[in-house]
Amino acid sequence: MKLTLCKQNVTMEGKAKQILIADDEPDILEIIRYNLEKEGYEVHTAKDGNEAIEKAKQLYPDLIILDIMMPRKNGVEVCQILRTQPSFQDTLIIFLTAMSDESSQIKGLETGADDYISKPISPKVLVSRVNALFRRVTSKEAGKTLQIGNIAIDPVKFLVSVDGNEVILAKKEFELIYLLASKPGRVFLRNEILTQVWGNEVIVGDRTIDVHVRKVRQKLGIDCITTVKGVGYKFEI
Amino acid sequence: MKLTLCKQNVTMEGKAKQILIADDEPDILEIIRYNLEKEGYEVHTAKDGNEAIEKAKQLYPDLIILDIMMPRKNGVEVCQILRTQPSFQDTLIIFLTAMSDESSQIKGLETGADDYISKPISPKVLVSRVNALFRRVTSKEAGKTLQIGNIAIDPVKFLVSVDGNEVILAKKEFELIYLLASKPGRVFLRNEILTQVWGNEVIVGDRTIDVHVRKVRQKLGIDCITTVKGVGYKFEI
DNA sequence: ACAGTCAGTTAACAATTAGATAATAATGCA
DNA sequence: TGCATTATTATCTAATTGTTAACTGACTGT
Repeated sequence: MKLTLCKQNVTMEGKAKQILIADDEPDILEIIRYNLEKEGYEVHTAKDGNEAIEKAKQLYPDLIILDIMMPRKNGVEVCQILRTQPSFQDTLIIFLTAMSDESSQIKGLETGADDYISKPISPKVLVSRVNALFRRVTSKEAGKTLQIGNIAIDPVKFLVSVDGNEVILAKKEFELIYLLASKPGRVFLRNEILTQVWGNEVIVGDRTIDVHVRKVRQKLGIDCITTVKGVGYKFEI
Repeated sequence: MKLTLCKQNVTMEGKAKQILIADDEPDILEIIRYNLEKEGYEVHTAKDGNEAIEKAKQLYPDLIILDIMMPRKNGVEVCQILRTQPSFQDTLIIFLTAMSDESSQIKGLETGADDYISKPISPKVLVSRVNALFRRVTSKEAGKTLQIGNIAIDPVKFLVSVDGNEVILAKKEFELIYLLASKPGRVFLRNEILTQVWGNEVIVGDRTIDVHVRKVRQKLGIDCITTVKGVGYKFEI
């Protein structure tokens, strides 16, 4: 069997960031899509609140742009629901709104949005805000060497070292350990690992993750990946 | 080849909310069902007051919509009866009524309903009210770490610690203690525990809960789960 | 005091889940 | 092109987890 569309979309390097846009107006959706794709982002869309939630859980995008006024759960609701789940605690969220009044803006940010764009949308503003948001996060998060205990993970040099000894990992192996180590202690569901490391179109068998975990454990020599049976894996020293 | 995309019906994660609707008019029942299912909720129905109570005790839904005028116990009665039980203290209840007069509304809210919708029903109003109600609750619930006395339960790290000492629990064990600890002091009926932790389709024997409770007690070392004979269990330090 | 109910205990078993390993496929590179 | 590396799958096995059954003791109400 063979349906490997094998497409890369890993968050770590300069690979295309995934953006999910939810709005009920197809025109707006298309304007945004066009402008963001032109910027090199990978864009997905949803036309209402529920679809947004569904797709978010499927894709684990880097950024979600939510229209406030939508059928089947409005933007604020979607944001609140997603934020209750650990997996979306750090996902960037931008609200899109026709109401430019102060009060709704405040409410939006209280709900846990990272930014706010009011309609009518200027493509320029949109793009620069999105870029700014990524810059803000990327600058402190990505590219930076993770140092947990005696393990250092350097995504720039693509290198992992344990007690100063460099270990060479294959790409998938590296991406796996990088993901887990990015939030030490936090359990990543198998599902989540799949979409983050393998991408959302790729379908791989059940044992694939295990094999990679095994290889990482083997190569690193130390036991830093803990299995949580029936749930997932976590990085822990 | 097998592609079991690990199903996660873990209570902590986003599971479809269960709604029970009770009305004697099949048409109304269907209109509501249609609109709420479209919203992504899981809908169950009852055609009179007694059936409503019966199903409520079976399902422990997140929200119950009660018509006021029903055969075999009207909505207000059903609400009152349910509210006397701890298990339904926090269940959301909405009344449905043809009488739009003030007095009956006040009586309804006094009985402990959370909201009120008057017939004829506008699907839009219905849906937005329901969403609003859930928004109110969901936002404060969140998958956050529970801290009760010297016990910490962290669903993100899937970890329970007693006096700082980490204890490793299996999935079901964790879900059990998480449920009980989510409302310390409140008694959970065996039935309730079953539907919340095991799901409402699953049928397991009588002793299953006991065994899990025992294991949790054993692993935690301290006695924080109190048995209420003939009723259920509660978390208590 | 006695049946009856109910939960605690334990061990056995069944089912699920991940680890190990080897084989095969895909990919990248010289 | 051919070789080496990496990724995925297929099996088999080991371990853990979940469930059941059978027995025991405690409490309840008559």
